[in-house]
Amino acid sequence: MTTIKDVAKKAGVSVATVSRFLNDSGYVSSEAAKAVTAAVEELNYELNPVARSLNTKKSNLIGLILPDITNPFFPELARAVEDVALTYGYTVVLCNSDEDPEKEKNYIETLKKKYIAGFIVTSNQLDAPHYANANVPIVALDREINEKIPTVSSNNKEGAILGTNALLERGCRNVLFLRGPEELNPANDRYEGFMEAIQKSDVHYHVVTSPFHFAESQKIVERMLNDNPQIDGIFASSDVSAAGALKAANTVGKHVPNELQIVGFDGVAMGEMLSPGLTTIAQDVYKMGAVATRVLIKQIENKKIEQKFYEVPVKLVVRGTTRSVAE
Amino acid sequence: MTTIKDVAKKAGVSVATVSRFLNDSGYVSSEAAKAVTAAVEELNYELNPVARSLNTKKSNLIGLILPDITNPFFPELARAVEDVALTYGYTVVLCNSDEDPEKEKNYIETLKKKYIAGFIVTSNQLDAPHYANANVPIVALDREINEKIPTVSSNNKEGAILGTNALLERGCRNVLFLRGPEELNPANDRYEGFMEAIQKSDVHYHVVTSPFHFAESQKIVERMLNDNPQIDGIFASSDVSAAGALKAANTVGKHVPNELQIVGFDGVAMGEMLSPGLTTIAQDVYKMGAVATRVLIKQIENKKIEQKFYEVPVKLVVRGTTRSVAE
DNA sequence: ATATTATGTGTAACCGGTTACACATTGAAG
DNA sequence: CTTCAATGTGTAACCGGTTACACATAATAT
Repeated sequence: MTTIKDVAKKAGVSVATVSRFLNDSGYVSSEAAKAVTAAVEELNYELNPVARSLNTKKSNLIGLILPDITNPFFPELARAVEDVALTYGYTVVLCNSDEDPEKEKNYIETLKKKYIAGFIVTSNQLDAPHYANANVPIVALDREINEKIPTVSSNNKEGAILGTNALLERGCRNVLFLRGPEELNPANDRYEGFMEAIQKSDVHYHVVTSPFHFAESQKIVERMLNDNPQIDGIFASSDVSAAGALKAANTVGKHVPNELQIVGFDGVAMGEMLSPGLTTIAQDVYKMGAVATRVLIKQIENKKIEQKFYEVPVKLVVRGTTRSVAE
Repeated sequence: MTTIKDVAKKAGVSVATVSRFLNDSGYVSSEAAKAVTAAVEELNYELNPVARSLNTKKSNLIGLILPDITNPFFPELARAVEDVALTYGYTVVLCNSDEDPEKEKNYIETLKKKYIAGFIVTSNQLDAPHYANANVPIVALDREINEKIPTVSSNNKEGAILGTNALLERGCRNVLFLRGPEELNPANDRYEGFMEAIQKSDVHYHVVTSPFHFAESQKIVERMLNDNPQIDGIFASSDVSAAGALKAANTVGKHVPNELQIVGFDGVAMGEMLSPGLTTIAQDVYKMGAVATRVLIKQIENKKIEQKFYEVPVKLVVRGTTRSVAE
């Protein structure tokens, strides 16, 4: 392995000069620069990032902490983070936290020892001290951590309004809202949006809490549909729940979209594969990941960040679980 | 930050002794051990992995190279890799290759500079020199790289036989096989399995190549179903294709499973959410990832590996796209 | 003409560990 | 009573970079 010393020798300069040239720090004459360039080329020199890290206490690692990559929301996020990180020369470390604060803390400490450059975090441990005192650049994704940490999320409330109105415009008179877990910020924002939109109308509604879990949601919706046969619209605050609702409609024997219309939230690929295809409020998950990564890298590189909150727009994707709009 | 020197001073020994104690290498008297333990405890000392790496040219990073984490097959794999890696004290770096040899090569080189401990790779670049000459522990996942590299995969052929027979036992007389891309080993193994099983019967069959892509598969199956209305069974070599087939059946107006039975391959979560639920050959993806990781770590730690090939069993999961077996 | 400042370079300390080697002591073998 | 191996420890070189500092020269200011 060729080292900076080899380069220095070959170029006839000192290692300091080589290092200054490579890092574009301090003065380097053009002759020296040329000589070093040539030597680097000739020896095929590549800087050792570990040695550099040891000195600078920096690295180009980014930690991506999320509850579970298996949850269909996250792969696209991870993909975006990785893509953007790569273009800026960073490498992504994957951390599944299972929402466990201990695991999160562990990752943070383990990676800090490696001089990790920063973290992108999806967590509910809103004010956990291991974040507040992490002393490392962090960007919160999807869920807010605290006021000091920049946050990137979808415009959840706006999306919920959009979704609710989609049902209303299509003639629903009795809407069931499947709200997500109360400890999730995005779920709460969606709830707010739903309430705001539905209360502007004179439409009857029900709200039921349901985890973002297929079989659970199915069961809950089956019960609701049996108990309240007048329900003609369901707004689920996740696509997985919406899929459960669709399945429930099938087993209960309600035709979708004729007797019952369904709108989901998330825009995961699976929605398209259902029959009928799932109408949903699609989040631009990729964009969320990309924005978060760019914000993080700005932080890492000490550039100033324009805002503390970044809201990525959502949009209504109309497929088969809703009818066409009444004119 | 407390260093090994601080510990040495506090314990009244040399850094060499501390290091020997911490690494359990060389001789350390019990008094010295006790003193060091106490000093470590008191100073809250934690070893700096970067400094260690620089010396040992080793790290506890594992690279996970896969085409695209967004593909529903991979998140569970990644999860397994991470889980197992964590229990052995390794950290996972996520690398999306898009099947691009350049990207793969890049990752390998970038990470080798960081003294990465090893790679888990899902790639088609079967004999690419960057793997053959990587000079780093590697385990191939799902797809074989070359004879020298341990490989973990599902028992694809066996699975295909299972799936084909499932259709035959349920009375199908005209089966369409959606085979995957020819450059994919697993797809070929599944093809072999299908052929072996179908040719043992006197059932009529068609084989069509179809990418593991929902909309494409749907289109292909629609065409096939229109051209060959006698088709009464479809075996898709991926769940995504099966989902496309199911959708096609819907649009063409074939009732599943009464007029047409469908079996997929993979066992991704989405299968359950379809209506009717997808009967499929489920791979134990988590297990594949876990086994691969354990094999890799064995390699890294220079323990001997029992085998070069690890085949993880698959199983038939019966749901709604098939009828009950004729007695 | 002299004082400053800007430019350019090298030496050596340092980042925080590991380890080769030299040296000392102890116990067992011959 | 030697002799040699096993046990135990410290010094210092080393991993491959970065950078403070000292020093030299050229350019500009006074």
